[in-house]
Amino acid sequence: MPELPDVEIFRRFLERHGVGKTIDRMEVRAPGLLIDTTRRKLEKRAAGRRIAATRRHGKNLFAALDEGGAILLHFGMTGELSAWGPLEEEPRWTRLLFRFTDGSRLSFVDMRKFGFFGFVDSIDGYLADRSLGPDALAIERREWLERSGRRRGAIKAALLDQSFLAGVGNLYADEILFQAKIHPARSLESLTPKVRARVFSIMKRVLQKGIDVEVDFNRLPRRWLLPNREKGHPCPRCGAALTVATIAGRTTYFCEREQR
DNA sequence: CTAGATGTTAAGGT
DNA sequence: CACCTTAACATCTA
Repeated sequence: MPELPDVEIFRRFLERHGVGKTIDRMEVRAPGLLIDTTRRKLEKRAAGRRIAATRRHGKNLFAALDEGGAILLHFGMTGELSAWGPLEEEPRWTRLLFRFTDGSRLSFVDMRKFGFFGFVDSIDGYLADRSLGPDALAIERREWLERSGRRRGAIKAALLDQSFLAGVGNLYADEILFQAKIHPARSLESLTPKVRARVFSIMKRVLQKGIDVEVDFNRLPRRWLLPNREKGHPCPRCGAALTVATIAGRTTYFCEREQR
């Protein structure tokens, strides 16, 4: 699930189920998922602290603590958040557990264990250390034009490169390029600034819509690619069979007739 | 039983 | 350096 829109939904969930609450203690269930942090450090720095705010950058979610520092959550391929109470059963695949002083709990659930988490002293420091690019929803047109004008290679590879732009994943990259009518392997340097500006607007609209429908693809317009992203499906615009290929190392759906 | 899955990253190559 | 491809990670489902 987790691309930018999913993580934004998780952020809102954390806002509702975590912000304002005090962490009684933290339980690291899968130490292998810790990043730049020992289990001791995370459990110690979080205990007794209140979650003061949330922040998302690309696919990274942060729970900022009242006395400084933040808990970082990255959802990998199958991560999600789940809130539950003392009378309920703990969600399967809980890898990190927040126990709040009011008895409520929040699970970081990740079946495949491709996600990771940790304690960071500074959110901006973390983003810089990982050399993450600007957030895809926050980036301004001018900066997009600058960056995309400097970058070479396949446009899909660029959209997926988190150091170029943070937040777009495989599914949304396909949707953006489908709507922009650009072949995913098309090189960025072959696109005029005008075309790149169109990609910018489409990208914003697609990501925002994903958030608006809470990532339920059935609520997206039927003419979009995402609800039709299945083998053998016809292109929702022209009816030609969709092509499935590996581009930029990832399974890619596109319409050869419409995307050039 | 096998292949493939929304992400990231190391390794090796051009 | 900037870019490319491939494989690996862990686990489940079609």
